[in-house]
Amino acid sequence: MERKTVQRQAIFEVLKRSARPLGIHDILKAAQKDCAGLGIATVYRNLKAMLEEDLICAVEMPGSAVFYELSGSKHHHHFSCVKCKRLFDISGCRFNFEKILPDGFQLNSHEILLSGLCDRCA
Amino acid sequence: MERKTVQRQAIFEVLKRSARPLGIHDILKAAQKDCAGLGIATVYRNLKAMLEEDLICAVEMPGSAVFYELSGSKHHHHFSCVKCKRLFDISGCRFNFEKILPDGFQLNSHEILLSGLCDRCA
DNA sequence: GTCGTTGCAAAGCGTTTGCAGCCTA
DNA sequence: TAGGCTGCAAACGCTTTGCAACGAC
Repeated sequence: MERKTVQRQAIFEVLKRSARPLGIHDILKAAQKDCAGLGIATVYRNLKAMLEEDLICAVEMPGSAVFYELSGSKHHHHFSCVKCKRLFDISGCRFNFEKILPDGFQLNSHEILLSGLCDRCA
Repeated sequence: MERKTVQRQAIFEVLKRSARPLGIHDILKAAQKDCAGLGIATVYRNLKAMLEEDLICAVEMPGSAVFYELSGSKHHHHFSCVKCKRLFDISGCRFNFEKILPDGFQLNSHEILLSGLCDRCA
């Protein structure tokens, strides 16, 4: 993406303002407030471009849609509320996963997906 | 599912014989050896039914298809090879995730997704 | 014989793509 | 003004569903 467009800025601002990772439809709806007529295809295209530029990252929870959040914050994991379906960032990760790997396996990355009830739903 | 059909048995046997979780197309191809003419819709219907009966469980890796494996084996996690795309079971999990949870959050379950290179690809 | 299950084809749904027109630089 | 970006609609791929025929019990 080479040009700065109102659509691209609106989408980026939505993610920047959010404390939590957001799904595509949340992003579309929120960005349309700043940019009426914004189409879903444009959201997909811009998210894909931002992913490739490492401006954002995608979080996938089993059985649910993909969520997006700004990258740049330090290493963290995610918690999915089974009731309200929202996703939360969880910081802190001092686990040594190497020790459970079979011989010969090489670990590049890991993701911890926690689920249960958030403070509001518990 | 009330009746024992050759299709259902073929699908179950494929999962039973496999050391690793399998994707839909792996399952279809393997089960067709025992059951020619088996259709993909039947595989989907049977996997769904087996999931509801807790005979099998589904494993979802970010950015890839859903994998299936027999349930019943003890608690374990998964490793995805970025090169050959196969999924491996990893046993052992002595981590205390409660300690990184924010106040008021209730943990029901967790999943650890590891990725990197398997022994054959490393 | 009953009716649960199957295979096919069509439908459904989320995501991607082709294209003409728009708008940034 | 050039050509990257957008919005629309069509295409796409994966999964689900409707239905007539099949076959387990």
